[in-house]
Amino acid sequence: MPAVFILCDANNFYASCERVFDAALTGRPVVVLSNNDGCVVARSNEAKALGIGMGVPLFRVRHIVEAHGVRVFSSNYALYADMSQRIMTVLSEFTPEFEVYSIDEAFLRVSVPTAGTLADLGREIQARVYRHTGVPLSVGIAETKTLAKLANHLAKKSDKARGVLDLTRSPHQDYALECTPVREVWGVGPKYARLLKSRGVENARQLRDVELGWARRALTVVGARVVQELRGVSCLPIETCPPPRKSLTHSRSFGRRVESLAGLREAVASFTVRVAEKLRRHGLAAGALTVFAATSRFSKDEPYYANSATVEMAYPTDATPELLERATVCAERVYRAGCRFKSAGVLLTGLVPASPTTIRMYGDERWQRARRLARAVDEINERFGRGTLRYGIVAAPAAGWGTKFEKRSPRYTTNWDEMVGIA
DNA sequence: TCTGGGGTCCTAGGACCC
DNA sequence: TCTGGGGTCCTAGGACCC
Repeated sequence: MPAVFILCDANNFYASCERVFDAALTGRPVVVLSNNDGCVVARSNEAKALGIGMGVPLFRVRHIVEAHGVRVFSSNYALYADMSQRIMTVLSEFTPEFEVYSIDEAFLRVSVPTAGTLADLGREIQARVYRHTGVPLSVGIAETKTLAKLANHLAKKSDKARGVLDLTRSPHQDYALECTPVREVWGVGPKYARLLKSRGVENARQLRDVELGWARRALTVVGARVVQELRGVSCLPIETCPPPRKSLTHSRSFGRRVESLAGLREAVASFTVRVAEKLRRHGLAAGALTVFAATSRFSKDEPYYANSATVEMAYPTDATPELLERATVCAERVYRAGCRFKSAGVLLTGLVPASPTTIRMYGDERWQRARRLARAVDEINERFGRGTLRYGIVAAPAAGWGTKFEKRSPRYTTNWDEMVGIA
């Protein structure tokens, strides 16, 4: 028998991370909020049981939170990213065919063990990750990535499975697929689900059995691939090394509305600095920069306004000063007087590897200076903390539009001053 | 009052070329 | 009256993912 796919997925990842460092949260409902403390993006099982939905704005469920003493946290990405790395390190010990799929998920590809069962292996993975990190994991095992996803999904829902489900050669595969609404299949979103439902395709078993050509026409090659994968024909390989980035973004909604051009310029400048740091960390240079900004989509008393502006670089660059110059121009083009901006962002595209040996035909010396400056600022900020050195155009942290994180837990694992056991 | 952020891929249609 | 055909590249918009 050939190799199989294993999908490992942390349960309620952000909420579980909060729990690892605060035993008092065990057994209690916990939710974690999106940036700006806007929406619920992670829920413990107890919070789910109270009917708190994924992605709902906090103000809509405030009554539940208050009535049941739900513990609410702002998101703490420094903590989650670090916990994620620890989990991935443990998982990577099981096989070289290993793909980090998201912050809380990884695919493994293994050949069937000669001793023991695949389910045993799943339990071993689960136990080792828990021992090393304290984060509970669900494990789905099957012949394709899509089926492994589905198995994982069922493993989470079923008490009997205790978080591990092996769907390979399972006599219950048809039944498992029948229990899965088509909307829950990986690759089927709300639009496709509606379309499928209108044709009488309501569960994964029915989707598996549709005519392939029809799937191709109705759902594009993506849909046809999903059907094949449900049939056990693997179309999606393990990607052991991440493909190069095609774009990088930094965007935020504001804690308070921005109405002035100066305010927008400052916010855009600070986003540019952040996205440029990311760019250099990836060893890339950008060929174009886009600034976008918008008012609130939900406001009833003002018209919705959203706009974007793009500039192309004469030469790809990774130097913050150059990017700031373009971003400022774009911010001015996007700005509209009288609008109360709620969010903005900076997008870098046309990414190419940044070669340290590239020389420009014109203005090379000035450019090399700008690059050296950017790298020096990176190093200082990395050593002494973000914001130690700031570009003049970037506002001080307390500028008002800054994102809200009013309920953030300590950065237990990445900041000496906030480490566990230090008050 | 209060509604996240960061990505990828696919398709259709237009521009352009020979 | 009759208005080629094939190829490439780019972009915007849509759909999906976590």
